[in-house]
Amino acid sequence: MPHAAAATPQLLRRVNAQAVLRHIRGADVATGTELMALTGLTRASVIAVCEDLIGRGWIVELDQPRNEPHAGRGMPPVPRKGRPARRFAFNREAGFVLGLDIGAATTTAAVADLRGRVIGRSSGSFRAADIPALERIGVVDLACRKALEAAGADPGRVLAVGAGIAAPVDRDGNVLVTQRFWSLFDVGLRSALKELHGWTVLLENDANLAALGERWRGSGVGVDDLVVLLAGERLGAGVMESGRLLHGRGGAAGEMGYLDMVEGVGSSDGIAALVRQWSAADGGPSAGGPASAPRVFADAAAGDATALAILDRISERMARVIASIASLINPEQVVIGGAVAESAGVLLPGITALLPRFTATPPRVTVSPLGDAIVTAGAVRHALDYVEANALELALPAPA
Amino acid sequence: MPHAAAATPQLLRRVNAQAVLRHIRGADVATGTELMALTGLTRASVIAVCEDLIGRGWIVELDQPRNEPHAGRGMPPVPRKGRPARRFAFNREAGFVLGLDIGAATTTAAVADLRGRVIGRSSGSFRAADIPALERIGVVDLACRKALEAAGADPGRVLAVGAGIAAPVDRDGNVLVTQRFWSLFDVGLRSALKELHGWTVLLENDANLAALGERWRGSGVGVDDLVVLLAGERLGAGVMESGRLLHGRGGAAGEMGYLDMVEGVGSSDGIAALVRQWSAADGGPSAGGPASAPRVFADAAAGDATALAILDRISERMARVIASIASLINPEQVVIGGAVAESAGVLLPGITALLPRFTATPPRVTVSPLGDAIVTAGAVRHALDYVEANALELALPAPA
DNA sequence: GGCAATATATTTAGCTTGTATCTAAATTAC
DNA sequence: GTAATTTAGATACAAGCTAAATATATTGCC
Repeated sequence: MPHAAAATPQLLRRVNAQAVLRHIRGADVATGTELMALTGLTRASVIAVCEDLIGRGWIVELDQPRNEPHAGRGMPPVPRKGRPARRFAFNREAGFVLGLDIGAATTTAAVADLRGRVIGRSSGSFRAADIPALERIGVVDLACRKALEAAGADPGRVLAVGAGIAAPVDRDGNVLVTQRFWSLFDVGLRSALKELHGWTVLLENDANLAALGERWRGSGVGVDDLVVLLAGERLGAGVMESGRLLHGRGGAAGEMGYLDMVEGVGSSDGIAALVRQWSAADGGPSAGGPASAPRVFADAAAGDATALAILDRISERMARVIASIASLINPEQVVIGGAVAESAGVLLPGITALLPRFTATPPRVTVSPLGDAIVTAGAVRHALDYVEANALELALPAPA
Repeated sequence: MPHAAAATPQLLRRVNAQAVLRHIRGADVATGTELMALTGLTRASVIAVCEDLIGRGWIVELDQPRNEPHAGRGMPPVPRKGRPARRFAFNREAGFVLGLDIGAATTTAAVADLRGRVIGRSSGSFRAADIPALERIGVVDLACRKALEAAGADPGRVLAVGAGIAAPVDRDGNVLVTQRFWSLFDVGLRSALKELHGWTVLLENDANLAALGERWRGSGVGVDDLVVLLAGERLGAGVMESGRLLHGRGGAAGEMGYLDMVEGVGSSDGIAALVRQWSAADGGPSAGGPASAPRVFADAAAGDATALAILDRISERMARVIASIASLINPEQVVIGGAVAESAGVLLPGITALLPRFTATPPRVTVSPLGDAIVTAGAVRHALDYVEANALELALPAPA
């Protein structure tokens, strides 16, 4: 046990600067008086903190607005008396973050400014599922560079990279060593992006990022006890309790592959996979051809009895899974996300009706509005969380 | 949003005092030089902090030890050179805490000093299960007073009371309103003990407290991702992830009553209840009479086939429950505690062998060594956590 | 017993960050 | 143009920390 970081006077400035920065980031533009009220600091301190933050590049001082009393489309239509206030604004282009969704078949990169607005996006496909890690990394890197180019963002100004993969990732961002493939990829990706661009890569499980995304901009905004089921081909859960992601010992929290062995169903199948399996077992869809998930959903909408029966089975299965989660975690809300989320809306009434049979504490169940972007949204949020938590430690690159 | 508590210079002292107090509490006695190394502060600051803590009653300065170079049975057999150091010690009798286990039939109160040593204990029984809340509170209060008397502790010096009940309790210590009985009891208990003695009561779910206790002084010491199954008459889980207790939205996390509906078994039965049910169904134990859990365990140890079969069924059931937990939470360790914990040791090999069939991430499974005291131990720990977190806000009563 | 070596204690000066208070500046309203 | 209002800036000072110099108490050795 070496030093436990003594609290020196500088700590005060850090704490207060964080508070001021947080408020300015939320409000976009703030005056000294506002910040005094919000932080409880004196004007002198607020100003000192702001000058500090300006020096670090995190905020900028706006020049006085023209002599237009109620002009501007923004906030202040009120004709203000008194000496005009200095106005400080968050420098949303102090840098950028990247959010990556690295799947088995494809990868997507999203570039966002520091307020989380996505300003560039690009995808790439892997030649095959078993390509070497190095080739996979190449595809990821290309997607990143194309997304940055589309956004007109300098790669040197990327402050953090959030990346989601479909494997257990522990609290420190390390992949479970038993997952040989991803484990190698992990190390390679981080060192490659560090070496090529100097980026810090924050790895997370994709379902966990989906939970972050859903709580940020999905149907779970403001919900502290939230579970997101990423239920496309696979089935994984991202669990937030009291606003924190759960990882468990090896990052495998929410890896429900085996949860349904009681039913004897194949381990980690999501909705799309189940629909395929079960419709094949039932003799395929009405008009032959491959029984894709969208097809079965369409047939059910048209009243096809076989398709409806399959959806009923799916609903019950989902209800059982959600009930297990409800019994152990007691979330306020469960969100179904992933590739089939839009179609899954029709399952909601059935699931909701079944839940009370399986659990004493049924959560609200909704469907994600984020579609394909659910993981990248969460990855962006994850990167932003890192940047916000470490703002005062990060050295911003000089502005363009 | 009023003030967000500006960081003033006083904050530094609070942070540093907390750090110093934590170290002294852990080490029992510490010198200025030790504290400098541990906290990273200067000697001047360390001394100032210590004087401060002495003034508040949290630590005391020991007078210089006699001139006995290697004397004492304690630490310093090393003949020390130089000017002797001032020695500061944690004042373990600055106050006391109470830990309560409030069950359906009985209640137990434990008194502990501020290092957690239990120095008094007393139990009481309820006349019936459905007695009015007020009478129940009276029994609890009596147990508290008797335990304090046994400890020779002044009720006025109780700094916090941890209390465990067999009902969902949310993060703020409130009982789920749907639990009418406990919900009334909750309010009554807190206001009664506040009014009678001025005590602050911290309510928690009993399984959650069991988890705290097990991580403190049981078989899960140092394990951050720990689940404790309180499996006597009922079955409840206390879940810790990353060293924090999980509550969920309404405090019902770990209330697994319905988790086993897949097997059609009665909802929230623990091991003892199951043994009774199943042995009754199988025609009772070899020698007639009530098929109590200890009896079945004894019969199994003697080789009785029926009893062994029952224990096998119990093992599989526990394995399934633990596997569900492992899939969702991925704990490092699961501890089985409660009334039957000692006997449950014989189940461990069976459970451990089955686990890999039901989950990809099987945890270590152990049996609690804490016996009946598991909940009171956790309740004491809960109260101590509160006292330690709020030490600098609590005004200590003047010493006796 | 006296003295060097050693470890700790205490004092003093100075830095950072904060508060409190007073005065100056810039704008609106009349 | 002047008063009222609101914010800015400057000055004095308090809390808490560091750093460096000085003082004190003990051991070990001659």
